[in-house]
Amino acid sequence: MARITKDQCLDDLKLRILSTDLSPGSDLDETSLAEHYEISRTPMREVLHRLAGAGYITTAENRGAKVASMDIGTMRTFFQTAPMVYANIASLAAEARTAPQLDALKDAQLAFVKATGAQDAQAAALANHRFHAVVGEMAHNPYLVASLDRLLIDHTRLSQRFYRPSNADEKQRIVKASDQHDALITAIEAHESALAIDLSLQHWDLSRDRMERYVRPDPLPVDVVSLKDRRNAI
Amino acid sequence: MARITKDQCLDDLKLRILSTDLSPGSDLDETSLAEHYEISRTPMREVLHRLAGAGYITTAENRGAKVASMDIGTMRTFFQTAPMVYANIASLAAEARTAPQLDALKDAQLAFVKATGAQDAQAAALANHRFHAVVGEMAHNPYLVASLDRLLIDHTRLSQRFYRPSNADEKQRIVKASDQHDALITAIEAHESALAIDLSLQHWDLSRDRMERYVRPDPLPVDVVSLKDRRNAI
DNA sequence: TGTATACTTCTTGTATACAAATCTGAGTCG
DNA sequence: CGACTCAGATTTGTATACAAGAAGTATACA
Repeated sequence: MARITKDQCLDDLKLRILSTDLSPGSDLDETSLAEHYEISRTPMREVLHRLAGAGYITTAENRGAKVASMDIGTMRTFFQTAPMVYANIASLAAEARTAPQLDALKDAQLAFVKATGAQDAQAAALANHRFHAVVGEMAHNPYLVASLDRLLIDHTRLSQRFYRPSNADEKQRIVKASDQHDALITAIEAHESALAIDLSLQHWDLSRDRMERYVRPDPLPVDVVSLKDRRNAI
Repeated sequence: MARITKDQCLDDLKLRILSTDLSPGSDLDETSLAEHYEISRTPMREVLHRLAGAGYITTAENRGAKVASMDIGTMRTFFQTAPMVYANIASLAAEARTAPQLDALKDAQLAFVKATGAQDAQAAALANHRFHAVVGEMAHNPYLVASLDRLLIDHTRLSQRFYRPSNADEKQRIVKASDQHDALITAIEAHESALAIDLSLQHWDLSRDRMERYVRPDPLPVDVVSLKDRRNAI
């Protein structure tokens, strides 16, 4: 890794965590990370503390850092909390958005469309993350945004595989999600906060269905023959 | 300041910020802080980054740390956001609280009663902070708690002067707040989440009235004589 | 063979020296 | 008189050496 700044290191680690390149619960060794980014341990530790503050990782005294885990208990609260926060954020965004923020939102949506078109699942998930983070900025509510940011971390990690459709139905869902983004942009631009709430709840329903399928996927086919084959192969 | 650990330093700074001993917006010099706590700058900087992550302070590259400000814009969103978050947290707390957490809650309320009885406004505000932080822990919802914690920082700073009643009416309000705490404890203990929502909204209404009075205090009496006296005094 | 314990190794935490950036104020020029 | 510049002082950021703690390993003993 070429020599980079502390901020770039921070952003890179965020992306690696969001894309589950660094998987939930995995250990982070500050020495090797510092070597990788070619900075010394002092600023590396600062980056890790920032990540911990933002909920990307957890740290334990004398025990180093771990990527924030995604246990089943937190997932439950995730599904419980997300719609309320998303809807409120969307409503506030419609009220308080500025013109430059609207540009940034359209830009994120452009990246999202491009990534889904190219079947680049990881880029799509990250563009989706950026889209919703910009909506969060628009809300101008530092209190709620703290919740939103934490929700988005897990949302993005959960949705890593969504944007690689394996059939026509899944493809259709991605198109629908993109349409919902466009509709949300229009609502926010027009300051229509009630509509923004409705749209973000619809958008959430779509996401939830896909995420639940990921958390609880279709069971593997019970196929005695292939099981036997596998046993033979050992 | 006697030699202390990093965690104690962190807690002490939190308390000093919550009690507005360190006033919003004031500069924090890491060198003098490190000397004060008798630790070197490296762990001191770590503490500052933790505080920044939790929303107590803000940091700017090469520009040092400041105690988080309380500008009028954020206050608006504070009043907008707090009831929703408090109500949801209370509801979740009633569902998910554990027995030890209930003990901690009763303990915090005991401290609150004691502090208000002793007319110790600062201790009362901090005990109130601890009370609501424990309710937050009970909710077992890391996403929403991120919002709650940030709200409580500003709530506590705003309410610093509440618990020093200047007349019978204000005294009555403090008794009412304490009664509401007791009722909330009972509701949470009985797993009555709907009741917990109602109670926390009532509790919020009481707080809000007092805080708005603080933000927008009664206008000074227009008293020409005393104005003249003041002019003479210059 | 299983457990305990001391020793080694590896990782994290702290102090300090040095580098880089920002701030301050005196002096200069238009 | 005001704006600009540049040196000095102050403050923040980084690297590195050393200390302290945790984890792993080998050996002794039951």
